Amino acid sequence: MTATYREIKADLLGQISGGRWPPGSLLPNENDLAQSYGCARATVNRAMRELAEEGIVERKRKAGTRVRMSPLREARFEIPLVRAEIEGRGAAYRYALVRRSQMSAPPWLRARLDLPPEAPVLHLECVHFCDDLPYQLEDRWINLTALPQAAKQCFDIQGPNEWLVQTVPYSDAQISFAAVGADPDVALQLGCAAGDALFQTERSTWWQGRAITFVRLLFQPGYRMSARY
Amino acid sequence: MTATYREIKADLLGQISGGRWPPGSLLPNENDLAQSYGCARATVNRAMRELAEEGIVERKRKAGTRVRMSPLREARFEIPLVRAEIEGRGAAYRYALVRRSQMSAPPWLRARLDLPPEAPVLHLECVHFCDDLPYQLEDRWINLTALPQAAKQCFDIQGPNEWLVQTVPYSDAQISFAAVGADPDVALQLGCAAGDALFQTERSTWWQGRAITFVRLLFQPGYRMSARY
DNA sequence: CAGTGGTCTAGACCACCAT
DNA sequence: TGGTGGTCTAGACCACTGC
Repeated sequence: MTATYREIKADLLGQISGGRWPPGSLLPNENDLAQSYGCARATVNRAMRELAEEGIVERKRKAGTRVRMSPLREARFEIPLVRAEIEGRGAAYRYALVRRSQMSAPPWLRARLDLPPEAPVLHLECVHFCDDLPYQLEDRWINLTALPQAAKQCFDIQGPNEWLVQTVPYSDAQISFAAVGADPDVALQLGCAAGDALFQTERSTWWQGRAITFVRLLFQPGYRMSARY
Repeated sequence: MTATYREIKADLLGQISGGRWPPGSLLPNENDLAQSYGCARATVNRAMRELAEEGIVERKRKAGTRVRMSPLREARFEIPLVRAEIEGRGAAYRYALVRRSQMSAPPWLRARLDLPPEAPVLHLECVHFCDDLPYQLEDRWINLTALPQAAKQCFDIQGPNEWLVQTVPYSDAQISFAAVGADPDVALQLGCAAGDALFQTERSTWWQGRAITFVRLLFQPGYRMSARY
């Protein structure tokens, strides 16, 4: 007869999706639910807190717990390392550095990363191969003021992505996805036709309030990113 | 000196990103941490559980809590209703139904949704406008065996998305993003050039183990989807 | 087997905020 | 201002799993 928080959560979710509490309606309070499930209030609290984190219900002190009107649901995507993504499929991974240069940050990058004028940055262009076919282009910019060690790194063998992960393990990031047409230079490097639709992700990374790096990734035509939610 | 779980979580995260516990290393166990923070074990447990949910650490019974080697991090994207997305920007939203037909599910759809042969489906093609410019094309397929009510719905005024949200509020879904080139028909409807790179999302939705609907959304050129993580 | 995290309890105090 | 959720406690038992 002991109800676990998982059981309570599943039961509540079943009753919500079954229509017992329609969107916008009020659920009983924690004390009443605890009594009817025959458990402690903390157990009900955990079940309802998780439903709230998942966007199913909305909780307010004094106002109680309501089923959300518009299902503000979110999808979660894993952001894998390219190497892991490719090797995880049983394919061979290869990495190549195409160009490397050090310069002052161009204006568009200064705006993105909130850098001062003349900020020194390292620019890297890399290709990641899957079974010897170009899979992903990496256009990487590293803020040398925040990460001066990067200037000494050669990046011939290890890609900047993996190096950064080791060096600055846990940081904040902003990411965006878009579709772009392949320009002739990109098409040549990816082995596709100019104008092909490519999946692009851009990511800015910050650590302790300072911009670390910006990267633009272009995937081979046909790439998909998927998730359950 | 009462430490809250938020403070403990922030402190642990700070020490991890500061390098005190490098990737792969073992954190103290819950009892020791509780003692050093001067709080109950449940408080430490919640802090570390949330760090685990966020992909920062990895926990195993008996083995303890370790900082993750590869930062298996995930991005969260909100999946808004088109109407909310457009009106949220202060633009005018308009919806139009372009085509509506009832038929047996074509083979590719049967495969996607695991439908039996001859399964009746409703096919809807819609356009969502933002300030009278085409913003999103919706190519919607509804399984009439699971949702016979849909056959009686006219969908002239209310789009299928909003109707479905009201009718089947909480369901499982699989979603994927890709970049595709606009074919001539799509280009005409979106008011762009044929071949333009378009952001596409596809979603299959299930409820209680049965396929409900499949939808393919095409966005106007230049659309971006973004998130923090 | 023994150590670790996973969960539950019964009670308490508090912050918030709709009425 | 009273009802609601948010959090913490001290203790307990259990499940898993590396040794």
